[in-house]
This record gives sequence, structure tokens and C-alpha cells, in this order.
Amino acid sequence: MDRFGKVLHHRSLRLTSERRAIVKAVIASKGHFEIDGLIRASRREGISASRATVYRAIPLLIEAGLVQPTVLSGKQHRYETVFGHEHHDHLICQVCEKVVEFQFEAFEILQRELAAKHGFELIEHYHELIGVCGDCKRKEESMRGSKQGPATIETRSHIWSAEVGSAS
Amino acid sequence: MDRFGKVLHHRSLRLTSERRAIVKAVIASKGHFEIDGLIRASRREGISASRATVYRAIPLLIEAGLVQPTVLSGKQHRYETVFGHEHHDHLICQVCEKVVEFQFEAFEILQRELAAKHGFELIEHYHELIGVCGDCKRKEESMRGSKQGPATIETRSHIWSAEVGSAS
DNA sequence: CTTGATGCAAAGCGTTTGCATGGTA
DNA sequence: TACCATGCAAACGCTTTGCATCAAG
Repeated sequence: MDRFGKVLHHRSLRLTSERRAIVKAVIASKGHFEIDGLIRASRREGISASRATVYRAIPLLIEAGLVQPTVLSGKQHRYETVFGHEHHDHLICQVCEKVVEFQFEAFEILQRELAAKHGFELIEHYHELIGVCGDCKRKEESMRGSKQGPATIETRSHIWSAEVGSAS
Repeated sequence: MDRFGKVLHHRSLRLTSERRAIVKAVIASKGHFEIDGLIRASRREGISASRATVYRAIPLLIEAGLVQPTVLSGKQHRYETVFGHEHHDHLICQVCEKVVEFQFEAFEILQRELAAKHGFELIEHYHELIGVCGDCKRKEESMRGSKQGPATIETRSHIWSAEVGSAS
């Protein structure tokens, strides 16, 4: 939070109550969040920052290193906090949208190697594993025999952009 | 292409000239493409499928297993063809937007292990490495001493959603 | 002929921005 | 007191949909 203040000051920007509330919401969210989450959270604190304000705050949060964009596939941008929080990637349940974070040194090493092999300097990466979690698998099994045929895909469905993850 | 016909027939949908042109464009694109690419390509063939038609065709292409969504971060949905094309992931240059595909068995194995450890059944994954390619690194070096300071981030920039990849 | 497909234009949705006003430093 | 930040509403860009018309089977 000081950090944020410093970044603002350094660029002669102002620490308003809205920005304060947003940062607080981000910190409180310890994990993943999305824009609406921040808005609701700040509203809960009496300060209702407008959507525009929140959007305008995000790049600052990123610059302050408090927040990182993620690629949890979906149409809405999603972010995650980066505190003690070492870098990690995501394992996502397609059914219940649960997100499990993981950090696996082996991946990091292999990635660096691979990038180097192609002459790239690696800056960041996104790594998402999509699957079905144990709980949901069990539920699915006990559902065997119920009504539904395997969900005929209608032409206009979003089959290619599973809504994923749930906020704050 | 037959495959596509079969899927359509199986669902008693119709193989129109537009759909044919779209599939052709997809096949021709061998690699990544985006909606506009398909539209332009089909137009080049005399059949100008409307945007709506192309959008409506995508889920069918996916269902036919001809196409796969990708998560090349940006605001537009992007897809890739899946023909002989084994599964692969992406190494992307942040500067010139070049996309290098890679396939690294070690990752696949580790991923399966990791998913299993968390009780997940793995269905798919996205793995994107973002960096700077050799060419661009070299260019940047020879630019040293030129005008620009390190690009002060303005409040409204898209620093968190690098436009990535280039089509057809 | 029946029913799905198309194009158009309008609506949706998340995100960005112009502008007048309010508040921080 | 200067100038940044805010809220509102309009603008945007991509995607989706309603509807009347067209055409595949």
C-alpha cells in the first residue's frame, strides 16, 4: 500500500480515497479478482468508485507491482494479486470453476531452457491446465443414468470460451 | 472437410457455400487465424460470408475438431487449426508478435502428473511463453542511445493486454 | 416444401474516453 | 491555486441475436 503511494507520488499522481479503497479491495481479495469484484468491495466500504475509476486504476496497480494480469480464459479480464505470493500458475475445474494454484519449479526451468533454445529472452508466461476436479468427477459419476444427453452444442453457444474462475 | 460435412449431416445442418468457403479458409490458414482473416479469405474466393455467419460457424468447426481456441492474450478471440498438427504451445515475441510453436513432451508429462496430484482429470491446457525474440533483442540493442525514455505508462494504456499474434 | 442458413442491422458486453466538476497537494 | 481524478454518459470493438429472406435437402 505504501508501495502504491510511492508510485503515485513518484509520478505526481494523487492518492484519493477511491484509489485507496481499490487497493484495499485488491489486498483483501488475496488471490484472483475481477473488475466488478473491486467495485463491489469498495462499495462495501462506503466508497463507491465508478467503473471508470477502477479501470483507470488497474494500470497503476500493475505498475506498482501489486497486480498481475492473468489469462483465465473468458471474456472478462482477470487479475491476480502478487504479494508474498510467488509466481504460480492455474489448474482450473471446468465444471465448478474452482481454481487451484500451483508452482512447479520444473516448469520454470524447462521454460527458460526452451525459450533460450529459440533465442528468446523470457519475460513472462501463462500456464493454465483445464480439467475436472475430483469432486466434480464424483458428482458426474453419481449422475449417470439421469436425463440429459451430452449437451448438444447449439450454434451460438460459447463452447470455446468457458467462463472460468469466480471473484473476490 | 468431409469430417465437417459429416458433423453437419449428423446434426441435420446444411453444407452451404459459405460454410464451405470458411472451412477452406481455415484449412488454407494452416496455423493461427482470427475471424477477420476468415472473412477476408472467403471474400477472396468470391464467397463473402458475413461476419455473423463466420461467427456462427466457429462452434461447428470446433465441434468437428478442425479448430481449437487459443489464448493468445488480446481482445480478439483467436483460433488455431488442428490437422496433422499435434498439440503445441506458443512462444510469443512481445515486440514483433512473432509466434513460435513448440511441443515439449516433458511439459505434457509433468502436467498430467501435477493434475493427478490434485485429483484433477486433465482435459486441455494453455501454455504461453511471452518474451523477446533474438531479432528484436538485437534491434533494441542497436537502438541504444536513441531518443525514447523507457515508455512512461500512461494511465489508459493496455499494458496488461499486449496485442499478440498476427493472422492468416 | 420444410427447415435450417444468411445478411443486415441492432443489441450486448466489457472496456475506454471526453468533458465538466470536485478534491488533493 | 494548479492540476489531477472522478463520475457520467457516450463511444468503442468484438461478438451475438432477431428477423425477414433465401436455399439445401
